[in-house]
Amino acid sequence: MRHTFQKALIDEAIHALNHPTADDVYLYVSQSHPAVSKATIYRNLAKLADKGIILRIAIPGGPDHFDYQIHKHYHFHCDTCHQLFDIQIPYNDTFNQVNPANNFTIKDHSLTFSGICNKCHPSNNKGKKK
Amino acid sequence: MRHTFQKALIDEAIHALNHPTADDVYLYVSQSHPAVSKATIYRNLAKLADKGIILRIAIPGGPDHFDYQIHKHYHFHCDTCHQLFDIQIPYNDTFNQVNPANNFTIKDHSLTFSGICNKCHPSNNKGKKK
DNA sequence: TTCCTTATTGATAACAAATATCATTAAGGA
DNA sequence: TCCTTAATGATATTTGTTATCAATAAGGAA
Repeated sequence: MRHTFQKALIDEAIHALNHPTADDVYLYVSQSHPAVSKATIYRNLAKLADKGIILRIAIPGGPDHFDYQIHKHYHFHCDTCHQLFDIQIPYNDTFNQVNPANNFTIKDHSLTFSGICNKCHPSNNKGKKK
Repeated sequence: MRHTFQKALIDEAIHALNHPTADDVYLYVSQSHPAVSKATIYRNLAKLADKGIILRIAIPGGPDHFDYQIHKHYHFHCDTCHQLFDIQIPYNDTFNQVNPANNFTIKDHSLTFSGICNKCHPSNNKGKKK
């Protein structure tokens, strides 16, 4: 894998942002370097994830997010702002050994929590509308 | 909600098929009634799911599946044939009360297992290639 | 340093899943 | 039977993502 200027920018973005989507990374990189193509963002994120350098987090019903934290952990997805946050509960390895009546070969599992995050919670709108 | 011919066909399809996607339903309905539009399939599945008559199952990195079984349960997603199967482990309601350091209001969670299903497993290709 | 191979890039097209639009059709109650 | 309006079919649009392809630039060899 060749080292390029664009890769460095993308790497910087993933570290600066909180579980960004490809579009989040694009917006971030665009601010300083508008010439970088969206295709380059998608391409590099995909390649980095394939090589295990970053983690691709597929969210049910939404765009994928990326994380420089590659150890497996769970996330909370805010239904309002669509941001992803780490959830501090231990990764359940025994899930991958679940073998019910059926003869499935379970290789992985995806567990994502959803709801309203701290910032988006109504009680946090300290007298805005009123 | 008005009763239509198309709705009946879609209902029939969801019961005949195993956790079908919208496209699966379309293919099934098309066989007997090719004039039914794909838009009608999507529209009715969405409406039925909104009303809680069927269950929409969002799979990370793939199209939504639908189920006439509306009680919450977990699924196994085959990486090869992309079919969905029920997993017979109890639904974990305590997950929805997880409240870590952060002040999230957790409303739901999504847990999906993935791997290779019975049919797609190599050991099941009984001397095909050889 | 210069050359050369080829991975990478930018622009764009293509794709897949799903929803939106809109004129036409048909439920089904009055 | 009429009439209102939800539902339909066809199509366009949107979103997220990957594929294509000519032009560019890494970075090792000479």
